[in-house]
Order: sequence, then structure tokens, then C-alpha cells
Amino acid sequence: MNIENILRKNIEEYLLDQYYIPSLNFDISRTKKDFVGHLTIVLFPLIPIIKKSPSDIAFEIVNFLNSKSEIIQDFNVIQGFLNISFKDSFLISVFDSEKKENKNQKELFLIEFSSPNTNKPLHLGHIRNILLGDSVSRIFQHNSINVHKTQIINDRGIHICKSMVAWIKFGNDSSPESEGLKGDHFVGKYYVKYNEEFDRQVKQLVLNGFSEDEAKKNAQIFIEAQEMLLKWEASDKDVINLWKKMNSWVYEGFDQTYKKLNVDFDSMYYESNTYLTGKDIVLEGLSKDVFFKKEDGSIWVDLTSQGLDEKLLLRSDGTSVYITQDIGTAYLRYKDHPAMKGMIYTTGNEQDYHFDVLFKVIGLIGYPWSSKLKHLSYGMVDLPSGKMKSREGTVVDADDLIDQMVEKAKSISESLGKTNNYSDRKKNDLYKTIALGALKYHILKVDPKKRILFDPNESIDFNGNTGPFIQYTYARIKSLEKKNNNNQDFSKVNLSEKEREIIIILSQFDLIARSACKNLNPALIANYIYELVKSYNSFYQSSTILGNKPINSFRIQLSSKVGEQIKTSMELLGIDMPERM
RNA sequence: AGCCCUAUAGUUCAACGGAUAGAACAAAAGUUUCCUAAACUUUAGAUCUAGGUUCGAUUCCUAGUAGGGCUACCA
Repeated sequence: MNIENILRKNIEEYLLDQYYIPSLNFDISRTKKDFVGHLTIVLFPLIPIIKKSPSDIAFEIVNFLNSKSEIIQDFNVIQGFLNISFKDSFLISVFDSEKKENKNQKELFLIEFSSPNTNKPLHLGHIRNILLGDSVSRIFQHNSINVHKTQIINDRGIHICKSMVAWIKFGNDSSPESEGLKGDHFVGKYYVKYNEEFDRQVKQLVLNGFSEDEAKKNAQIFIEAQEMLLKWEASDKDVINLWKKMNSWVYEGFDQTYKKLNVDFDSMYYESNTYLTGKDIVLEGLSKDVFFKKEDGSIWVDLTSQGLDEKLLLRSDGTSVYITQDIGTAYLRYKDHPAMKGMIYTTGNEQDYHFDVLFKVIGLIGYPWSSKLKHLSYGMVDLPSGKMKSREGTVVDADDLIDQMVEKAKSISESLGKTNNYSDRKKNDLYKTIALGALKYHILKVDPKKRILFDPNESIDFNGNTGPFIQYTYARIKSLEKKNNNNQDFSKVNLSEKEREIIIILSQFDLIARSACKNLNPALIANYIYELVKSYNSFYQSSTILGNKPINSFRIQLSSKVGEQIKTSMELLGIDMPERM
């Protein structure tokens, strides 16, 4: 139970007891720096209802609290703000009480993230997606919610055919092994080769008098890719085999990257398995007049009454589009997990409209679970040079970025000379931990809906509000614990103001975790950790400067608690904590 | 054209409608008898514009400005 909740509960009781007010929203927040107190109750909302002056209300509240138990040391009222200072004995009792897990029956949420195309490697945009999805999953689990992590793999369509055509043309019989490339990079290379050849052919056709648009439709290699897609849909054996081979290379590459990022999945859904289901559902909806058919045979949904447009669901030639398979995937997932309380889609905000449409269409079909679908959308990751475009080669490759981060962690650590006595293996593990800590924290600390400006050269700092700084603080605490194992009674400790501050921050963790869960926002956790670390460092510094020796056991205990909390919190972001660094 | 998102120190980020808008980086100045100086302490510096809602607005509403996205028989 945290302090804020205890206070809130008591005040609610007071309102009910004294004024028969059953529910009223009022604010409790940390007392601002320049005022005396620990927590502040904002009285303004109470004034018009109780019809007394703020100071009268404040006295009543304090008297009520004191009549129940002696927890208040002091208080003051400034304007409509009631600032309360708690007794040390109360703070210590809160600090000392073990957290009780609420193990109610657990709900199940499906969380979809990553969901790449299978024609090229993962890039920085995927990293934000993966980290968000993974972190939200961890936060859900922390809040006693079961999580099923899943993906939709876009393994079907013209894009993968492009890589296949290029591979036949330029690299037949080559393999990731023969070229010494990671599988996804290998396939991506042929996707790039396709585009180079395509551009060359288009240029040639334009020189021969074609318009730009015509040239794009008539480029030989594009026609070959289209033919291959048709063969794929007709289950041509050779094409299917090649398709399987290429995809397996890609999956192998993806797995390595997931492993590096320390994320995993409970299931995969493949578009090639779900698009037909989607098609069936659309046809069924057509027969029930939920959708309508245009003269050319294409099938549409009319969402104009809900403020959206008409949307295509099936092409005139009967083939499916993006949203068709999404309908099928959602349906299959619901069939697999009928008890799910919610399904969360993690995608970039350029798909906001798409998901708006998808959820409404599923609702129109009449599936009651449409209300359980949620979209976790996040802003783009931009580079200083502008938007990432794979066609223009301005993407930041995920693997390259991670390697670069490890290199940087290495050079910084070595220049500080703190790891000299480590084995090579330990050093490398540490560099990876630091590098990933930096990357993950840097991305997750930003509100998901905002865009991130990512400078690959200098944006990752190892000072200030960063992952490594938090890791470092943790390592220091661990070292402190190691040197001081004395376990004494600390019931008669006089707390310093900084210690009180830390205890109150510590006690707020569950509130923050719940809020982060509700808002699908790991940034709340990150900000909490940093605040805790900052307070702790300041406390640590003042303690050492005052030369409080011998180190009293309460300080060790407090440090230890802070360390524990930092670790728990950072784990919600998927960040490992090194014991030494 | 319509719809959606964003706008805060030089820069990157904070702030359930609450007090004097917080941090970090960069800039300037300081602190090592100390459990890891990858630290700590100072100083300077910001709410896009105009209205409205109310005790009170960075936050909510309206209009505008700027940036981005979406409005594909692409995924």
C-alpha cells in the first residue's frame, strides 16, 4: 500500500463520514520543492461542496486523520493547498512493509508487435515498435495481466516476389552462407538489386518514349515479379519452394536480431495463412449486405456514416488487400484465444486511419469482440537528414545500430579504465548490456505518440537521463551492499529530508506502473526511474560529503531498496542491470 | 481539399486542469579527507499566435500559423 493511497482512502472516508459525499475527485501530489511537506492535497474541488474555507477543511481533515492513527507530523495550508508532513515512524513502516502481490484471476491480452515484411532487414522504426510492444507486455505482466505476444508476418505479396525475381536473376545458387550475410540482409540485398534494376529499366523505357507511369508498369522485371505472384497464388511448386527458402533465411535473420534485443514471441500469424479467412469473412459480410459490390466486382464497405470513407475490401479480380488479411488474422486470433480481454496492435501512427477502419469493419460484421481491439500507435523515428526511406537508402539498420552502440559502450568504458580486470567475455557482456540499456532507454523514455528525432552519431549519451547512467547508479548500490552486510534494527532512525523524499518516491511505483499499463506508456516508468535515481544520487552525495561514518544500516537498507526498485522498474523496459560496471 | 497527430530553454525530453513550468545535454562557475567523479552543487535560458471555458490553462474548446502523417484495386 502506498502512502498516497492510504491518504486518499482516509480522505474519502472523511468525506463520507462527515458530509455523506460518496465520490469526489481530488488531487494528491508530491509537495513542490519550495513548500514544506511531503504530499499535497488540492482542496479547491472540496470547497464549493463542503462550503467551508480551505483552512477549516484542512483542519478537519488533519483531525480526522489523527483520530484514526498518528501519522501526521505537521501540516500547513497555503491558498487551497494542504501540505502534509508525515511522521518518520509512519514512513518507515510503509517503507518496511512488504509489497503484497494482488493475485486475482488473470486476464489475457494479446499484444501484437514487430510484424515486419519478409523482404528486408529490420530497421530503426522496427526497433521502436519492438521495444514498445515488449515493454508494454512486461508492464502488463507486472500488473497481473497475462500476455500473449504475437506478430503478423507479411510473408506474402509482391514485395517478396521482387526479392525472389532478383535472386533468380542475379544470385542464383547463392545463399546467406555462401555470401557470409545474415539471412535477412541477404534477402534485403536482392530487394535492393531488384529496385536498382527496376530503376534502370524504367529510365531506359522513358528514353524510348514511354511516360513515367507507363514505364513503371512495363518494366520487364516488374512484370516478372507480377507473374511470380500469380504463380504463387496458383501454388506453383517451384515458386512456393523458393518462397519458403527465402522466407526461412529471413526468419533466421530476424531471430538473431530479436535475440540481441532480448525479446521473444509466443506465436506467429502468417499472412499467407490468414488472408483466405479474411476473404471468406468479407464474402459472408457481402451476403449479409454489410458490404456492397461495385459494378466492376470489387467489394467495399461504406463508413461514411461514421465519419470515414468508403473502403475497398476485395479487389475486382477477387484478390485480397491489406485490410482483408487483417480481418482474417483478428478473427483467427479470437478463435485461438476466445477468453482474451483485449488485443493491442503496435504500429506506426501512419496506420491510425487503417486501424480505425479495421475496428469499425469488424464491429459492422457483428463480432462483439471488436470493442476489445486497441491500437498502440507511435510516432515516426526521424533522422536529422529527414525521414527514413528504404528506397533511398536512408534507413538505419537495426543490426548495424546495435553493433555501433556496443562499439561506443566499449570505447567509453575502456577510456574510463574501469573494466581492466575483467575477462574478455565479461567485458563483452557488459558492453552489450550497456549498449542495449542506452538504446532501449533512449527510445522508451519518449512518449509513444511523439516523434523521435534520432541522431545515430551522437544521440545516445551515457550521461544524464540515460540508461547507462541508471545502470551505473545501480552498480554502485550493489557495490555498497557488498561491502556492508550488517543488518541492524532501524526502527529508531531519524530520517533526513532526502530520505523521506526517496521513501515517498519508492512508494509511488505501483501507481506509476498501473498508469503506464492503462495508458500503454512505458515513458511513465522511465521518468519514474530517473526521478528516483536523481534523488538517490543527491542523497548519496550529501551522505558521503557529511562523512556519516560508520555507514548506518538504514542507509544501506534504503540504498538496497532503491536498487531493488531500479532493477524492477528497468526490467519493465526490458533493460538488464549489471551488478558491476 | 478533407481528416488525424505534434508544437515547451540553443538541443533532446518532462509536467492526472493546480502553487514560482521540471530535468538532461551544450554554456559559465564550483565541490574530491568520500560506500564507483560515468557523481554532486550553483548560474543563465522556454509554453507558436489570438480568443474562450473557470477560483486557476502548457494541458480542455474555437480559429489561425508551422511541421508530419493519412485520405491507393501498395503493404
